[in-house]
Amino acid sequence: MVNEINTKYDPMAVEDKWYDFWMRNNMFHSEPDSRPAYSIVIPPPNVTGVLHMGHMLNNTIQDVLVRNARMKGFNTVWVPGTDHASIATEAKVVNYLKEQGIDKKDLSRDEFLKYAWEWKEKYGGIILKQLRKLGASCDWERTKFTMDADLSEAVTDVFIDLYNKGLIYRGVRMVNWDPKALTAVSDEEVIYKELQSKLYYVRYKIEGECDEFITIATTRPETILGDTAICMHPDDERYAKYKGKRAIVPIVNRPIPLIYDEYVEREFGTGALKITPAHDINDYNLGNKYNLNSINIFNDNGTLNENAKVLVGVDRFKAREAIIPMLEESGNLVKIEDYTNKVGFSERTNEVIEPKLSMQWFCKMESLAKPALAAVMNGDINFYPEKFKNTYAHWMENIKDWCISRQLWWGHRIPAYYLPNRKFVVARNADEALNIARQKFPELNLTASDLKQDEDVMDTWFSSWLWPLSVFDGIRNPDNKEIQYYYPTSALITAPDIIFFWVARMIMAGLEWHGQVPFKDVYFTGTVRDKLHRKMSKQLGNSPDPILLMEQYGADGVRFGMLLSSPAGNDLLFDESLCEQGRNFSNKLWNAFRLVKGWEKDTNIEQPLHTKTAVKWMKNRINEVLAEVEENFKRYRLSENLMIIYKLIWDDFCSCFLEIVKPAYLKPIDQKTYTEIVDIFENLMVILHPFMPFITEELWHTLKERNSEESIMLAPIPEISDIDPKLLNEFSETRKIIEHIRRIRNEKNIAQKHPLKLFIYTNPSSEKPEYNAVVAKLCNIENIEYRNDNIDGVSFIENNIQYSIPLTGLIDTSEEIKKLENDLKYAEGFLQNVLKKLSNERFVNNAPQQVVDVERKKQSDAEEKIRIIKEQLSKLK
RNA sequence: GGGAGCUUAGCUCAGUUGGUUUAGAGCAUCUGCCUUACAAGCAGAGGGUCACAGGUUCGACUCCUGUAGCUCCCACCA
Repeated sequence: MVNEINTKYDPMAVEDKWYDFWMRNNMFHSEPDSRPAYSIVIPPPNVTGVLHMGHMLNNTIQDVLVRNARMKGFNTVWVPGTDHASIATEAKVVNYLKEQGIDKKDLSRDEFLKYAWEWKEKYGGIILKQLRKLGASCDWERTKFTMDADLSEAVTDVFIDLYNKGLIYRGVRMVNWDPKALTAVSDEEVIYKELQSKLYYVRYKIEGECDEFITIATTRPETILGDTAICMHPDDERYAKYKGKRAIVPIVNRPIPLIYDEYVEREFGTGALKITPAHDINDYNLGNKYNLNSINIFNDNGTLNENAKVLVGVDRFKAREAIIPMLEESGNLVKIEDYTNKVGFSERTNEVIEPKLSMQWFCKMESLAKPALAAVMNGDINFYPEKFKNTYAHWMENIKDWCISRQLWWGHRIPAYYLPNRKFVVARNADEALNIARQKFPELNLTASDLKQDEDVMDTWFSSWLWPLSVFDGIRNPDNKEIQYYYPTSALITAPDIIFFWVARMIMAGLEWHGQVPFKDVYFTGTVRDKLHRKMSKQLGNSPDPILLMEQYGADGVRFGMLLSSPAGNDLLFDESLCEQGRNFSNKLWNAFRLVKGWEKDTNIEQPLHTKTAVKWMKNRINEVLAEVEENFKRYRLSENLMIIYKLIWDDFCSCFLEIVKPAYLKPIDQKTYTEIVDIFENLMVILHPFMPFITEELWHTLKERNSEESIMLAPIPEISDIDPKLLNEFSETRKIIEHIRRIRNEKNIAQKHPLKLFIYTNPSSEKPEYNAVVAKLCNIENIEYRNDNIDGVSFIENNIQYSIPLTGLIDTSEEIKKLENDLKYAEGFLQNVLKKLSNERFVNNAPQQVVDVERKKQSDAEEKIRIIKEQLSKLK
C-alpha cells in the first residue's frame, strides 16, 4: 500500500547498494569480443588529488557517454587511472617528510623514492575511490598508474625511439626555472600574470667621461649586477655619440660595451636597454648575437651568488628592494615609476619563474606536429566545440621544442648513461647501456660502475601523452588484441586548458607510435565557476565539497545539477539550487513510482477510452524524444538531452499521462493499462539511466520482477518505432483545450471537484470522442454537448472552434467583452502583418510557393478567427 | 600587440542551410490551491523593440560591415 513507502526519496539508502551490486556482478568490466567497441580513457587525475567540482563535471560526462554506449549495445570500456604528477607529488612528499623532521637533502635518491612510493600507496588515488560515489562505471580491474612498470617501460621505449630518430637532443638553453621546485619547466607550465610593479630608471656612467650618463629603464634592478652590455637603437641620435665607448655598471663598477640593435624600441623608457644575458631570454639572444659575456648571478633557489659581488645570499626579491638605497647612494637612481607588466609564474608552485641557462633535454616537435595538425583539420578528429580547432592550429603551427627534463626524483628517469669520456649512451637499462657503450668504445674497457645514469626525470606529460596507447600496452606490444580492439578510443573528455599539454601531444604520440589518432572526438568541458562567475578555488573557498554535496542531494541529484547547465565548452556556473532541482526530480520519480505501485489491479475492468488515448500518445511522445536524444548524443548536447528527458518525465508522464490514467480514489485499475504503464515507466527509466544511474536502477528493479543479476545498465535503449505526427498534434491541441478550461476554473475560482459542462460549437460529425474523454477526465467535465445556438457561458476559441463552459451567475459580461476585444485586437494586428506581406508583389513572386501558401493559410485562419470573435461579441452585446 | 568567441526574458541558455501563426526552455517571480503520488508538490499567469548603428534581401535573431561591452587563447617590449 502507498502509505508504507516514504514520500521522500532517500538516495543514501539506495546508491551504495547499487554500486556494490554493479561491482559484485563485474558489470563495468570489458574484454574484447565480437561486438563493436566503445572506449574512453579517463584523463588521469593527479595521484595527489582529491575530488573537486571540475572532476565531478568531467567524470559525470564520461559516465553518461559510457553508460549510453553500453546500453546501445557497444562493448564499452572506461579505463581509470592516475597520473604521477612529478612536481606536485614530489612537493607533497617533501612537505610530508618535513613534517616528520626529514629533510630531502639528507636522503639518497633511493631513500626518497621509497618514501614517495609509501606515500603514494597510502594517500594516492583518493579520487578514484571518490568517483565510485558518483557512480562512475569505470573498469576498475584496468586501473593504471603512469609509473606502473609496464607504462614506465613504454615511456623509456618512446624516449629511446625518439632519440634514435634524432628528435631528442641535449643542450644548454635558456629555460624556465622554478626556484622553489628547483627544476626546469616547459613553456606551457608558465602562467603569465599581470602585476603592479615599478619601472626603475638607472643611469650608467660613460667610461672616460666625467659627467656623461646613459639612463636605462628596468623592472629588475637586481639584475644590474649581471649586466654585460647596454643596447640602443642604431638610428637613435641621442646615443649615437657614444659609439665605441663603454659604460660602467653601478655598484660593481664593471665596464661593459655599448651595442646597437634594432631590437630596442626607441619609444620605450629611455630607449636604452640593459643587457643581462644570463637572466632574460631576449638579452640571451642579443648576447649570442654580439658575443657578450654571460654572468649568472643567481643560485638555483633564487638567491644571489658570488658573481653578484654584493648582496650575496640574498633572495632576488629582497635584493630588488635592497639595491635601491645602494643605487641612490651612488647617485645612479634617476626615478621610479609605477608600471604594469606580465610576470611568469610556475603552474605548479606559483613561484616566479626565473629564466635560466641550463643543460636540459629537448624534444623536437615540428615533424611530430605536422600530421597531428592535419588530423584535426581534416576531420579525423572532431573537436566539440569546434572553436578549439583554431587554438589548436595556431599552437601547432608555431610549435617549439619541448623541454622534457626535470630536476626531480619522482618520475621516469632519463635513460641516458654517461661514460667517463663525457659521452653518453641511451638504453633501456644499465646492462643494455653497458653493452652499447662497450661496442661503441671497446678501448675503454668499461665496467658497470663506469656508467652513470642521468639524474633527471622526464616531464610528467611525457608519460601522459602515451596514455591512450599505454593503458592497452600499445607501445610495447602494438599488435596485441586489446589495442587492436579498443584503439582508437571513442571520445576524450577534458578541459581546454590542457589542450597543448595533453590533447595535442596525445594526437602526436598516437600517430607516431600507432599510425592512428588516439580518439575520434574530443569534448571540451567548461570551467566550473560559482554563480558570480569566479573560478572555483581553495583560496576563495567557493568550491563545495563534492562528497558533502552527494550526501545532501544524492549522486543522481548532483549529476543532474552538473549536467543540466553545461553545454560543451561553456563554463558551468555552479549553483547548489541545480542539485536541489536534481534531488526534486528524483523525488518526483519516486512519487510517481509510489502512485503506480499503490494501485490495485483488476482483470475484469475494461480499459477506458481516455486511457487508451493516453497510452497511445505517451508511446509516441517517447519515440519522439528518443529520436531527439539520439541526435543530441551525436552532437554531445548532453544538457539538452537531460532537459528533454526531464520534461518528458515530469510534464508529459507525470503531469499529464499519469493524471489521465489514474483511477478514481480507491478504485482499482484495469490490468491492461497497468501493464502498459509499467512498461512505459520502465522505458523512461532506461532512457534516463545514463544521467541518473542509481534511482533508475532502483525503480527499474522494483517496477517488475527481475533476476538477481539483471541490471538496467545492460538493458537496451528502446528502438525508435514509427511516430504518428497527426496523433501528437491532436493531442497537443487537446492539452490546449484543457489549459483553457483550467484557466477558467482558476479565474472563476471553481474547485476541481466541482464538475462542469462543456459546449462545443461545431458540427457533431467532427466529434473526436477519444480526445473528449481525455478532456473530461482531466477537467472533471460531466457532460460535453455539441451545439450551434447562442454562446452560453465563458467561452474560448481553440483552433478556430468555439467552446464554452456554461456558468450561470458567474459570468461578467463586460469582462468577457473586454477579453474578446483584446483577442480581436491581436488577431487583427496579426492579420495586418500577413496582409502586408501578401500584398507585396515581390514577396508573392519571389518567395517559394510553400512559404506563400503558409502566409495564405495564416490569412484565412486569422480571418476566420476574427469572424468568430466578432460574431461572439455581437451576441454578447 | 595579434587571434578566437560571446552579447536573445531577472538568471542560465536553445534557436539547425534566412520564411511554420508578430521569439522558446529551465530556474526565478506573481496568483490560487495542504485536490485522495509528490508543498522537494499541483494549476494558472506575467515577462524579450533578439547589445547598438548601418547594409544585403520580397523577408533578418539568423548573412555582411562598423561601434560598444565581456570572455578566452597566443606573443620576449625592458
